[in-house]
Amino acid sequence: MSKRVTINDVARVAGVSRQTVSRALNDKGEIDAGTKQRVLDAARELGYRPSRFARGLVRQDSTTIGLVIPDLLNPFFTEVAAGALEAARARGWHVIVYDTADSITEERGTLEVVVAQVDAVVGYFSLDEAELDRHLGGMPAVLIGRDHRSPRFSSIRIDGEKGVHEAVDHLVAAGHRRIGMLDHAGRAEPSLRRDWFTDAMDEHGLHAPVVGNAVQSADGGAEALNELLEQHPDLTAVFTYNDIIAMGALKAARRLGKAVPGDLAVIGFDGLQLGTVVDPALTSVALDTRRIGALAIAQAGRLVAGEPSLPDEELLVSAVLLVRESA
Amino acid sequence: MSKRVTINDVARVAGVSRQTVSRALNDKGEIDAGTKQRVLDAARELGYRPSRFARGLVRQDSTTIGLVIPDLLNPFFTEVAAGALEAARARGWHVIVYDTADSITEERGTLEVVVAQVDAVVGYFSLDEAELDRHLGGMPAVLIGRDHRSPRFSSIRIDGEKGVHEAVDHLVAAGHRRIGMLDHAGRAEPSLRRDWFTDAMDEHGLHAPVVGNAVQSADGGAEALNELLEQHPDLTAVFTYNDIIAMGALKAARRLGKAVPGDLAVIGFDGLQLGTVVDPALTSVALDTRRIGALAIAQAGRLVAGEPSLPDEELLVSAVLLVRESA
DNA sequence: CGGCAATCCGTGAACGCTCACGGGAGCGTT
DNA sequence: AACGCTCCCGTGAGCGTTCACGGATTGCCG
Repeated sequence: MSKRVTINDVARVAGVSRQTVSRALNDKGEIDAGTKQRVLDAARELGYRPSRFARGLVRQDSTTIGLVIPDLLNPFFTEVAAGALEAARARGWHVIVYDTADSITEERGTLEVVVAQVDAVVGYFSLDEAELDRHLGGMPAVLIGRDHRSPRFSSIRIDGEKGVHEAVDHLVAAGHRRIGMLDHAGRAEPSLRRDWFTDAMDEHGLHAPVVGNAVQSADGGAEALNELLEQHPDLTAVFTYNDIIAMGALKAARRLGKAVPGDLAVIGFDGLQLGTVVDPALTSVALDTRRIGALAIAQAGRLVAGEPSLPDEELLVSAVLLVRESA
Repeated sequence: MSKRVTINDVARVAGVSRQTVSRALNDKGEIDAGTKQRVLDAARELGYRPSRFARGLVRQDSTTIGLVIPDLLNPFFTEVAAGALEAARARGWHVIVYDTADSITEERGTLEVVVAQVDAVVGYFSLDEAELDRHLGGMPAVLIGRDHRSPRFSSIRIDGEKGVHEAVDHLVAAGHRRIGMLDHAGRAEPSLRRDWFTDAMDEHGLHAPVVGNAVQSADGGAEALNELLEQHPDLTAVFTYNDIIAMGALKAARRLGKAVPGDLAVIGFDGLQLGTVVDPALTSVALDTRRIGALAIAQAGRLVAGEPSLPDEELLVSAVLLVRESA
């Protein structure tokens, strides 16, 4: 097991002092072109690479942020991550990505290690505040999509209410009356999106709409639509918890011989870019995912720098209806 | 600008030495429960968080790997990234993700900063070897999907030849004779995948097949298929550079009133999970993306540890035909 | 030839933490 | 009472760099 080659080794081989080596490597002035070359050669020869720890210790710059998401393969999180990466790159920051695999256990494990590796943490968490607080141990954190407001953490809030209302308005304006919803399955309580939906329906005098549950996948969406349609064959439109489920529903509708949007209108949620590859392109209540990621990074940066938090109203991103083809 | 609070500050407030603070924070033994609590309180009070640099400097563990990919939003790279993240997590390593936005300039910029932040680099690069070598400055690197072999870098190779042959065999066995291809546009030279395709066609006595070019997007695929079909209306099957283009082609085919696979069979490349959300589900020459990511991480780990490289044959991942519905 | 920049290089110190060691207090044993 | 053991705790050293100095050498000018 070879020991690490340090700046002193290079200095010895090149016949100079460590400081001169440092000067050569960092393109500082005050060094003779000849010796500089000699140092560079020695460094290359020895395979010397500066220790990022030692370097980071003395110059206190270089911020790196931890991004924790439940599942990178979920296109929604991918888009958020891309937004975060872009914002970080623009600032010269680094992003360590953690995929918690939708597991609370992995989330705990991640929290455990992340505190020792980054300057701030950003992302989606499902642990309750108390445990988060305990794990974080004072590290700045930005929680995305948590609906409550907490003094301990910064959070960027998602408001889909307006967008969902727009969606229902859109459907009703097109003559739809029997509109169902495919909520997510798996979690205990019904989603906020469902509340928004029923509220919007209420406003049009459409009470107690039918709701099915879909597991979070295209197949889940297809299956759930089949069930829903079996029990309520007269449905002419359906709103879904998210785009993935909607895409499954699209597929199921086609299999049933129902034209979209002619026989059945479909509106998803998220507004994924992916919605354009299916046919018909998915109409959706769209979130600006890129902005979500960027906001999270920006806010995290302010926290680590001790700057004032972004104003509350800027920490809110609202969904809007994105009309494509499926409704 | 408040100065950083160090272990000594905590020690002073708690009325102990830094070593005792260290003991309390790291759950080492040899410390009285009372003083431990006192130290912990002081630390919390002051908002103390250990410097990762100082800590990293003394205990030489903690490896972090840089993953550079051209575009996180491209589902193929997303899958590879997910595979890499998973493999890294299993080893307790950290992954800093860089998205070079398909830009050679950004790639240079990334290379510039990445060397100071990670222990090894993994990913997709488009710079030539000489420049890579110069930027990397001796840092271990694993290049994915580079077809050449280089002594300076480790690389994991992708072999799609067998899979493409399988695809063409499959089409021919189904009676297809007039098979076209949608290659990628944008890059100067035709792709390897195209070479494999023409080779496979040759084997069946089908010479000089027709080839169109598609820009890397679903719309690009749709557009390209329209053009191709306009010039060669008698095509009964088409093989595409990748799944994204294939999905666009699927959409275009439907718009033209062509049933898939009845009137036109479509085979993509990559075998994305996404291929199952479209209708019909996409038949594709599939790569094990998860394995690609995992291999890259594994190999990178060996390089940093000075362990022997993985055997050459394990560094190769081969594509196989994944038959779903579109062909 | 003296003096004074300019140029180049080296020496302590510091960054914040952990490791290895040593030592004092308290208790029990012979 | 002396010894030894256990339990706590503190001190020096060192991790690998860069920063702020200060010193040596050279060249140029008056």
